[in-house]
Amino acid sequence: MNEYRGFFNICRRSLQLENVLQTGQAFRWVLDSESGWYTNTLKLYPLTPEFQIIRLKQNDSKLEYHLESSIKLESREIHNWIKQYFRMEVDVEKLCEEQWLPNDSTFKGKNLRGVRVLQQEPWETLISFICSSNNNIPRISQMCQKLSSHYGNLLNKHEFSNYYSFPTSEELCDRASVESLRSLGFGYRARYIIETAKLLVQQKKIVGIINDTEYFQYISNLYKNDYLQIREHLMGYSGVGPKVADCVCLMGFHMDDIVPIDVHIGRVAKRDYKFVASKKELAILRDTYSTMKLTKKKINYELELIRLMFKELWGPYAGWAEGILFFREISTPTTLAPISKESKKKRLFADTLYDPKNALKEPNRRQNKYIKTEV
DNA sequence: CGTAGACCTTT
DNA sequence: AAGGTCTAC
Repeated sequence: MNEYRGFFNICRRSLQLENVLQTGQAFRWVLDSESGWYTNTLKLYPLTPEFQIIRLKQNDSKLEYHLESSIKLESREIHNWIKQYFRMEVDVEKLCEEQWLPNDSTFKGKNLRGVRVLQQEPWETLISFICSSNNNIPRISQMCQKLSSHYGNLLNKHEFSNYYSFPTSEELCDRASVESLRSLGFGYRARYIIETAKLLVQQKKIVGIINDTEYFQYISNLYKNDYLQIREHLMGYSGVGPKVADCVCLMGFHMDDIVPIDVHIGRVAKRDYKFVASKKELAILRDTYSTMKLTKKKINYELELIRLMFKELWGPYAGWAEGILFFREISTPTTLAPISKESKKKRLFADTLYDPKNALKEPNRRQNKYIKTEV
């Protein structure tokens, strides 16, 4: 075993571990409340295709990490890998001030709570969010944990606790079945997981790729990082609708402008932003998606318009803005607040002003106005 | 094409 | 009721 330690100078305003690791983005981080260390196993791709045991702990001024690796790695590479996992190059406070606040008073005087969007491995992200449908965070976490402990590989045998990798699509096909997953409490998602794993194994074989991460990288390149086509591809997997596909696009393909629309954010749109779908907007969208088989079949046009409204409003890092709003929505439940309570906000877009085709234009994902120069 | 229900399990 | 998806009208 090789051990690596290091740290980042970073304050809680920029990153709050509990608000990033335990709020429904990643599902396998485990906190030891005694010591304050979070532990998980991650694939440090492209440094290594194997999972490594990683621990994190923060205080008011720094983030410490500890890596237990089966192979030799470069300290500098590990450091940079963690940096990209947390997307540390993105300056959220600056984004809020310059990009969100001028267009949306919702962000006025609000604590961003150190919420960030993680850059995660696409395959695990896909399976995790297939598990998320009509489900709650504690059970999703439990299910992801079970996938690892029952179908992953044991990483070290000498420690007190056992740590397992997240199973590859092949491992899932070889070791799991609909019946075994059901008996572990996956419910109707058991079938989705098996079908998705089988399809991926098949697809990888066709293009001669063995690694799940590399396959999704290949798909991303194939479609030149085009969101609509990648989402269409993702919705080809069983149990993957627009919400799950968008989560994979945002966190697995780091498409920062994508806003996954769930019940919470849908409620926020109607209640706080007075969203109403117009016939014209709906017609334009239907036309736009008319040639996309799965998108046409699975999309909910009203929710899609909500997604586009937020993308227009919040810009290239709209997905990050959503993450922060979502966190606030679930942490201080206003679910019971009367919907009749009128917000001062006016409807954002008049029918004549808002053309969803504008929002459909792909942003320049390379723009770096909000990129910090050095951490 | 949009809408209602079912779908597993746990809180 | 939970951060949906699928199927049948």
